[in-house]
Amino acid sequence: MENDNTSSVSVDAPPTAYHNRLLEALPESDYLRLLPELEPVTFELRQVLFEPGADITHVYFPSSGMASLVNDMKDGTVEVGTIGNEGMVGTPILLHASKLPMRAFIQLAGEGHRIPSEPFLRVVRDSPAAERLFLRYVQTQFDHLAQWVACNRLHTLDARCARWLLMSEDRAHSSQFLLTQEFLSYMLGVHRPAVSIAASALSDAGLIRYTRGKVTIVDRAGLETAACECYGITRRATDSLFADFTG
Amino acid sequence: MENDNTSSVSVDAPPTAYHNRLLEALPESDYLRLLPELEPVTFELRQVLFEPGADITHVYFPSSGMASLVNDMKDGTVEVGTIGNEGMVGTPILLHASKLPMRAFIQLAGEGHRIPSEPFLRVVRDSPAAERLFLRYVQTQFDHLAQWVACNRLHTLDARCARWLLMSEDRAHSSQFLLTQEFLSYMLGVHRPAVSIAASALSDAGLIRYTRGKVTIVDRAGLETAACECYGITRRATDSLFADFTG
DNA sequence: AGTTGTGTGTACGAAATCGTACCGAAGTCG
DNA sequence: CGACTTCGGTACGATTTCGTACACACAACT
Repeated sequence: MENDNTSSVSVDAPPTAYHNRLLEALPESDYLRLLPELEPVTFELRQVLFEPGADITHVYFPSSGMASLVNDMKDGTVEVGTIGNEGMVGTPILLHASKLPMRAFIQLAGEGHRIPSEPFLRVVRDSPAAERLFLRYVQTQFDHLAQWVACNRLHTLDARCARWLLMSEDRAHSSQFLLTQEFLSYMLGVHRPAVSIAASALSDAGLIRYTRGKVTIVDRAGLETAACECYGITRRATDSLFADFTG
Repeated sequence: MENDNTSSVSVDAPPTAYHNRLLEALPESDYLRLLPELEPVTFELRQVLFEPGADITHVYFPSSGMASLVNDMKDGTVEVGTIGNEGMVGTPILLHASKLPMRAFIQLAGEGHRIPSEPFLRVVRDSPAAERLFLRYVQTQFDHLAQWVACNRLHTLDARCARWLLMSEDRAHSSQFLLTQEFLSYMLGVHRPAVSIAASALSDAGLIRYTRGKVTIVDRAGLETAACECYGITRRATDSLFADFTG
């Protein structure tokens, strides 16, 4: 498990110049205040940002890659949130909670920035515009979560699997990314063989290719058709968040 | 079968003097500012507070009874949140969103208060203590939602059914309340006959009685054992929220 | 008393997923 | 090169839930 097998499997290098959309949407004055505190970080595959119940010492703003929030329970682990360059890790501090109740870790390697919680909160509390932006983001996360609740109840594994791959593609900024089926099975809250079958179906349909931890999206439009409505709903919600904060 | 009912369809009248715990936890000065704006309301069974996408003109604080937030999707309806006297309906306005993306309606009749959004927000924005309380409540709701996501994926219908009945009992302040199995099936996101089977199992085990829309919790401890861990987790989270705001 | 509507129990084949086991293919390392 | 590890495909009986249909119980109303 400690073996870093990423070295020899070639994948398109993540494009360099991606920005975090939340930071981008900030008023320039607020961004300038945060700038000196922002520390560049790289996100390694499977790196843990927070254990469940950990103090939120920093908040993280990915520019590329993807973090997952997962709920560890007695009978399994289920993903409850994904964060890419459209979001941040550590939202509870915006709501005056100092701890993250879930595990946060990196699903797709990438890079970004982090900032200690105190200076971050200082800027947020001083700037109504910044606070507004971040709280609206929290509401978006809330809506996504509500979507997941229904999705996990109503939709088939195939559809949820397609949805997850689409979300990953968006955040990877690439049609090719690294992801073992075993990990995917944790995220979807099902057993590994079930993912294998679902992935085979998508592969047979010519929508993806899947080889030893390397996923390639072949037919994105087809995959969107195979996915449940939840993908479109959450995607549009995120886009409209940023539309509201442009200009 | 068992015709030992105490009377006909009469259910214990909801006790009168229950308060909303959020309002109770407010600093007195804030409560006094809200007081003149608080309008007493009664919640009728199945009354709709908000349609999906509706403007949040008022926020609601139940003193008794229970409201549900549900997500209507193409292939069914699933409950994504429950609000009793420990909470409020209309949290998105705290996060600068003016609309509620879900349907909110009354599951258990009761009463409470409402207040127009503007004066409510004015008090919240003026009082850091009030804002802190309400935002912490939003975080609690967020955590509950994350729990539901995993619960819907991992736990059996029997366990989820038991959990739901326990949550309802808490909010009904009574071991007896009105609830048809058909409604319960919507809430749990399953078909009605499945609820019938699950309810029979709980009934056969001597944990509840269920007659024509009238549920009676017979063995609360046993029901807690039958329920998944999610009940205890969310229950404790709510209690600790209020523990933090006492004194 | 009969009718109607609502709420509930039950049945049963179909589908999805579980739980587990085993095998093969690809890459890693000694 | 050969042993080992990781990853993925497949199989199959067990279990859960679906989807649908039907019958019964109770209450309200004619």
